[in-house]
Amino acid sequence: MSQIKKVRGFQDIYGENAKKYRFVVETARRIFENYNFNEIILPYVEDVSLFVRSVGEETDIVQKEMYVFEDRGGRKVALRPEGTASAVRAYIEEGLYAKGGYQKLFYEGAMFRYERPQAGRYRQFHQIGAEIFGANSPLSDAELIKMVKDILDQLGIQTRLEVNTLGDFESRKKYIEVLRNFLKERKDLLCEDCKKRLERNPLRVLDCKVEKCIEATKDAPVLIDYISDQSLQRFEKLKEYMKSLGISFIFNPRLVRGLDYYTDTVFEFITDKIGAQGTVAAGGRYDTLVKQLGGPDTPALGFAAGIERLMLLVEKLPEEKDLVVVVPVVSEFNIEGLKIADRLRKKGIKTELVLKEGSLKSKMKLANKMGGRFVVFVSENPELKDMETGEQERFENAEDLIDVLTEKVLKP
RNA sequence: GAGGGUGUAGCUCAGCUGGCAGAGCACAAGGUUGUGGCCCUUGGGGUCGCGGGUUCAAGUCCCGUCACCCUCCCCA
Repeated sequence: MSQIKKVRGFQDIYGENAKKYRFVVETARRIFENYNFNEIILPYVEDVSLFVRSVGEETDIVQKEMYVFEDRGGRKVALRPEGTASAVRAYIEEGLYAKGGYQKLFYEGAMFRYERPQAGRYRQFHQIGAEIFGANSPLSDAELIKMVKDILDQLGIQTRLEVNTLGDFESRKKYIEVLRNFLKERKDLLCEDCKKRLERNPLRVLDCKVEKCIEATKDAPVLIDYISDQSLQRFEKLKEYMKSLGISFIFNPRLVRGLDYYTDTVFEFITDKIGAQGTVAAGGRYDTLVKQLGGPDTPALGFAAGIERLMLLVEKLPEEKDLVVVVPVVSEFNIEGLKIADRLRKKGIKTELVLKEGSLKSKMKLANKMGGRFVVFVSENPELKDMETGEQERFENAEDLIDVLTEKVLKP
């Protein structure tokens, strides 16, 4: 019988990694709630056309990375490759726009993209993300960025922040034409990939890392010269707000994102500590998407962060509660052991009752291996041992021992 | 989709030009008949990723295939 293995690009997250995963998610949740965001739990499967229409027909995600299949009812569906499209769909479908004011939503969970696995990149990966619908002031851009920064800070992760503005939809279209014409004249100087990008997505050429492309585009027209005054003003305000919050950032006029729906503000939090997949969190504004998907004209913005990439950067996990190991000295005391463990757990103490029979020595080895801070020996006169100091104290009865132990473990 | 590297014990790896599958760590038992960590002794574990070929003989050579790692592309 051949061993069944996990499918390429999928992973088991366990042990230390599972702790990191939880640390990342719980930290983010705490901050989302601080900013008064509400959770939305979105489906993992959506109609294919949702992603075609939002992420963009010509994008790599849609062209070659989506898990697409027909369900038993003949519906063409996809495992979601990202979260924003679903959030927008729900915003429209559930009528959240009718609640008035603006909506602030966050989500967490798996995304699926059929890509070649690599460091910090999997076919099933996990994101946390948040979206703001109906807020159009640059205040919202600033708050969103600040919130992402708060999360990264709380996780102890150092990054650099790059920001750019793509302008509104119209001025961007105008610029793309100008840029395409510029690039066509220099087509021969570009790398093979960029020759293809020229037609599909000329903005990406500016993002190319190949030396000769950087050289060839040195004097390329700059997007910011083509965008509307309104967009420029928004960007100036945003920069001002970020400065007042003490957020340091780099203006990168060539920053482009791979999803079609972005307008105006885009940003990326980047690290160079984890190899090529350095973008750890990214997002931006998408003022036309809600309308484009059939909803009311609604300004919106959001971000997503890759949990696995954040995990690679998490160095220190928060301290865990002390573990108490309950050891019946001989099996005659098993029942007493069950009771004591029960009472400790009711007090909120992390307790392990040794689940193996055998010599006391083997049970102690287990207690040590599990990282027990205290051991309770269950016998006529229960004893409490501090595994760090080796000190051991004997008690008349279990009550007294539990009182003393509670004092030691639950001290603030 | 393109390029490079690696698959041998649970883990990290050694195994020269083909000649009986190894080490360290981990695990289990014992040295202490009711007390962990250190030390010592003993022990259990492997279709050498999978399939085919060459050969008297393949972990080792050849072909294919799968997976993982890294880079490009793209993205979180």
